[in-house]
Amino acid sequence: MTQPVSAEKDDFDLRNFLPFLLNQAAEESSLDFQKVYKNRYGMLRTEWRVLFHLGNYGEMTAKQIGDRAKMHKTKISRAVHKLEQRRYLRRTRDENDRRMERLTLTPAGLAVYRELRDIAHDYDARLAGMFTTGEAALLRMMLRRLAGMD
Amino acid sequence: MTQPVSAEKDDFDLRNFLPFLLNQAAEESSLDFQKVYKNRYGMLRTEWRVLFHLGNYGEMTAKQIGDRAKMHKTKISRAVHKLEQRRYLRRTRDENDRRMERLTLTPAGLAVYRELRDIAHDYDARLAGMFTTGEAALLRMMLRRLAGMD
DNA sequence: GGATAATAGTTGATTTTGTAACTAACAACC
DNA sequence: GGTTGTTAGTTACAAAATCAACTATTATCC
Repeated sequence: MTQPVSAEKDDFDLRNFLPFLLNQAAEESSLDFQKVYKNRYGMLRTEWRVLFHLGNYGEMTAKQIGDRAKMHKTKISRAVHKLEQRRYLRRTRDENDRRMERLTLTPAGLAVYRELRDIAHDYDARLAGMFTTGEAALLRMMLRRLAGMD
Repeated sequence: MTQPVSAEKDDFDLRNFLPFLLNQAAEESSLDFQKVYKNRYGMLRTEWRVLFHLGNYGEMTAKQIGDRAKMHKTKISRAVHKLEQRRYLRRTRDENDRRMERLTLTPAGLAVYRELRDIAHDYDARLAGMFTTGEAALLRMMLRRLAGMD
């Protein structure tokens, strides 16, 4: 690396650009799992995420889900609507603050969540299996930092 | 970890699920850069990617770009159209195989590419700076593997 | 306590993406 | 050399994401 700065940038390779790499990895690594909730339950990614948040963390409001998953509120609003139609969740207005509503999974929603969670668990193990235990742990740490989830 | 298998899955945490983590990291880590090509040049992600491929690898066909970036051909077709309108690229039909066309950047396109490349370079360095050199190299390696770019 | 601002969530219009069907050119096979 | 299949790229239509405006409720502040 004894080249001038301006020439170094010439060496820049798209395939090493982190945002690009992250995107490719994210897409490739979620493809097979996506098929499960899409084909088996006719769910969208947004719906799966809302379901998963409620299953994973229990009762939440739409706002809380949005903050955690960095999803826009319109996406969540529509996902909640669909999940409600399918009787996967129930909404009850908060009586202390009637602007928001508490979302909880129905038994049916919980059953679907559990099944998907188990599949996700195995799927995640398969992905992590591409690396050593230490590498995988480091990877998660780095991704959390990049995602601003510290 | 002396619990039965079925209980282990109960511990599963969404925030460690690799497809989710990858997605969050990908989105967060490309936000600021996205603003540049979006606000400064009015470009979409697909357009930026096509521009970048041509700048980075020289003359290519739409098919080749699609294979490298795993982008669907319709996205590329539209991106090429937009970039052509803006006089950032030229297409010339291949006389040996008149189905395909060779895409090359115009001087204007090349200038935009160079500017964005330099910004991308610095941006990437900033991201990589969150880790040690070794960690960053390992991260890229792991992402390439996850993306199936081996 | 009444006006103003902020927040949770929804809805409608626009933009972007995804899917399928299409054209044009080439390849293979008989 | 004509029929059948394949490939590069486009176009039309459907699905989804984004953005702005909206309602209803609560918080602020004079």
